[in-house]
Amino acid sequence: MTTPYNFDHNSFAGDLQRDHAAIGDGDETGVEVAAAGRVMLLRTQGKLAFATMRDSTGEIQLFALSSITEEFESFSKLHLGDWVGVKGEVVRTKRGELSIKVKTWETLAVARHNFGDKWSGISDHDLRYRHREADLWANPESRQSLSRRSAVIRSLREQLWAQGFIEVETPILSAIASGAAARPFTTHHNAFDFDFSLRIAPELWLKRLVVGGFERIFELGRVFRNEGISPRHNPEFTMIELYVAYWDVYNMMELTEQLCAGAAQAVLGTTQLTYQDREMSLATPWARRSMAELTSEAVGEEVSVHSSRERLVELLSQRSVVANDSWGTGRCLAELFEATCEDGLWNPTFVTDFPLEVSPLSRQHRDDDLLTERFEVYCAGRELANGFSELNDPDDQRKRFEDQARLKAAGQDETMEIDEDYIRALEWGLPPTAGLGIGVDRLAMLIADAPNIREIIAFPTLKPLRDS
RNA sequence: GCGCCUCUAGCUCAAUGGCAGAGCAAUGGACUCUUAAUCCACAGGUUUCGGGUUCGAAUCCCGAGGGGCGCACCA
Repeated sequence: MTTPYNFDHNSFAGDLQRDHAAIGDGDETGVEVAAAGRVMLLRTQGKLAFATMRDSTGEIQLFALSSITEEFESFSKLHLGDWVGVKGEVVRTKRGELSIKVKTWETLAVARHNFGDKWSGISDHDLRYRHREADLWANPESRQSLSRRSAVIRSLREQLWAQGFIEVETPILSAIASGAAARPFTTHHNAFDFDFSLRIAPELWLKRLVVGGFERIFELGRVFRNEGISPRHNPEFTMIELYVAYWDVYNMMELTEQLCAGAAQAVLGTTQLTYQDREMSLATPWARRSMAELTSEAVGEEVSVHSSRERLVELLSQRSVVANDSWGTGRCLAELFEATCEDGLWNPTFVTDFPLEVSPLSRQHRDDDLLTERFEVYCAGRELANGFSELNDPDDQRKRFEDQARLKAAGQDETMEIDEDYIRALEWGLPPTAGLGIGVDRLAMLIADAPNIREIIAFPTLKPLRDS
């Protein structure tokens, strides 16, 4: 069967519904339109047929009559899921449904498979993710989730553009995977006969652009981490990182909450959300609590990076966390925080004053040698964002990398490698700078009320099917 | 990677060791205002796969595969 190469189309379902909302039952408008979409429901009635057609903007009924519609017999034998282009007059039926009274029509493509149960859609997760194209037609909430993701990304870009940021792109193929503590994927470049890593963060490249004179930059893109998959983790995920010259972490906290609240406002029209049946407020300002303060409250005694290591190790072991010999008080405090506080933080909270030991790219805190000017945002029990005053002293940065190398030697897997190119870049002078990274998928999850990260990724990473 | 749960018709689901079923979709038909149309008829199965126990297995056991959740890793 030969189908057309194009269809001369001038109307969308959503626009027609809006423009002709006022006409009465049984009225005819005299307006001739051409529209296209998929047949989602079909009700034949002898010499009449009613089809519900859906396009990207909504649904409209097609009203076919044997006395008016060409090829009426074929029309009444359309399959659910077939794409059609129709031309006819906009009318409202006697029973009150806005319709296109079809004069001519053509099949644009046929559907060999159906789109699931008319009531229930498709609920099998495997089928939904492996054949998202079917899921999107069967389940309106899937379309809404991906639309909201798109709207979140649009809002982030527009807010940053409005504040003078420019968008840049940096390499995904990296000789050294750095900028975060995570295991990379590797791939082989044939001409160089070299194994590249896929980036785990764009951080170091972006700061080199600040050294190069770009004062407000951001990158929105995919990063790759060779780690476990969970309802909150996909091996490739989308991060937005941004850097502002002359700012410190406190300036950046304000921008962080503005961006996220702004995205919610733009997409939902409010910063008061319901996430998984529970109220959540993204309204600014967000709570700011130091890691030591939150952890002290949780364990019922004063703890900090200045506590005795013995005591921190003891508190950890009470919570079934076995401290590695290589952990100092900073790592111990961070672990204790994760064990006691992380899950309980529901509304977005800036957790500030991260230990220097776990923050190899952050600038030392101006009031405490063992801390950095770094925060992470926790929300719904998960990390949402990470930001800090950037470490811009090349000598200090070298020392931090060397500390990381020592930890690696002591058996810690997820540590950063020494990046000589980056240290050399810092030697040209990085101004005081603040940086931020936001997990875009996780922000989209909140705004789309998605329980699983796979819901807001069009094609999440799936296990390839193998013969059993 | 580990643990628990799960997998039945194209889709959504029944069948609680005793004949494998329904609704929708599909197929054939009736019907000039339907709305998940309705009505009649027809068809659809290696119960994910491979073993085992049993007179008898969708059901119980073992193994494999896919998925969900939790843990670990991490954002």
